[in-house]
Amino acid sequence: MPWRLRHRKRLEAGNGEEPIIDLRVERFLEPCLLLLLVEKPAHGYELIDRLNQIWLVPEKQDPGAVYRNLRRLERGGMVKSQWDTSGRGPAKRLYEVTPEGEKRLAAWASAVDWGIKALIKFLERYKATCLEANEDGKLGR
Amino acid sequence: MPWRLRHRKRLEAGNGEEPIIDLRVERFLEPCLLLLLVEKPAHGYELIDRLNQIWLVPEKQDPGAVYRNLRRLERGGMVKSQWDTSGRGPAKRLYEVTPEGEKRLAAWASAVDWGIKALIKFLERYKATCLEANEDGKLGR
DNA sequence: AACATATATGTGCATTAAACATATAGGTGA
DNA sequence: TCACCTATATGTTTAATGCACATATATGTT
Repeated sequence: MPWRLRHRKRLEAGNGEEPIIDLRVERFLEPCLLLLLVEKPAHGYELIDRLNQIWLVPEKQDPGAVYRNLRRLERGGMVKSQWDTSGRGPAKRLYEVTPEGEKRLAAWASAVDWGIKALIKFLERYKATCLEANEDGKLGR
Repeated sequence: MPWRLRHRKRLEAGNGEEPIIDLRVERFLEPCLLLLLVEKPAHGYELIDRLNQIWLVPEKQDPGAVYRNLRRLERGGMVKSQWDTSGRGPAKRLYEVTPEGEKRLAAWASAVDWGIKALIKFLERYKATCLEANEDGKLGR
């Protein structure tokens, strides 16, 4: 499936194969983490698992990116954390969203709303130009 | 309007103001140029103007990005150009899309199609969690 | 006691895209 | 000739990211 919300790989192909086109929304990991944390406070490792619920196509998550984002969000006051030594295994940072973070997620949501409209506009314009003759706009996978 | 399909500015705010959140689709300039060129062959300077038809919010375009993208697309065989010395003013490179380029645009279109679905999924999930009580999901601008 | 494994949190490095500034050059009109 | 518009580029810097690697603790196994 030629689709991801992030991931940089192979935009400028090179191998024999077709270059894969992925629509990458930059920084999209941030709102995803905020949304997951609003739904339920959690620690990084758990979020890495739950992220696959949000991407359409589950794939291996990058722990580095997740932790980096969580720390940055905390620096910005969007989430706060406390060490959780209960349970088994090493201590974990339990994150929860602050009121600031909820506002930021709301801002993301409205940005996504706009984005959907713009992408639809692009797509309609594409269909109008390139799929006129065809039997009403089917796009490959 | 807190919205753009590209542009990096001020993600990590800093001033007194709210950090602006823009949903940035990476490389989106590429499919926009392809679409505009499919609609009508043109040269760079003209495309810079016509780009504002595609973004929801017109704004100053970056000539550097446009020309670089056109050259890259040409290197990749997606468009081809010829010098046009007719008309007045300095010579211009007139670009048109190749069959390869049309395929690439089609691939972009289906990526955009997927992207819309994924963004909608995100938004629905957000609404479900954060706008339950409210009078049915209004999002600020 | 040694070792493997699962959980959990990070750092460092190379690549890439984008924003912004600057350069080059011909054409037009005062 | 000088200013200005058109037109096409290049250079510089920063931010985001993918990937590989480093660290630490608890648990289970031999």
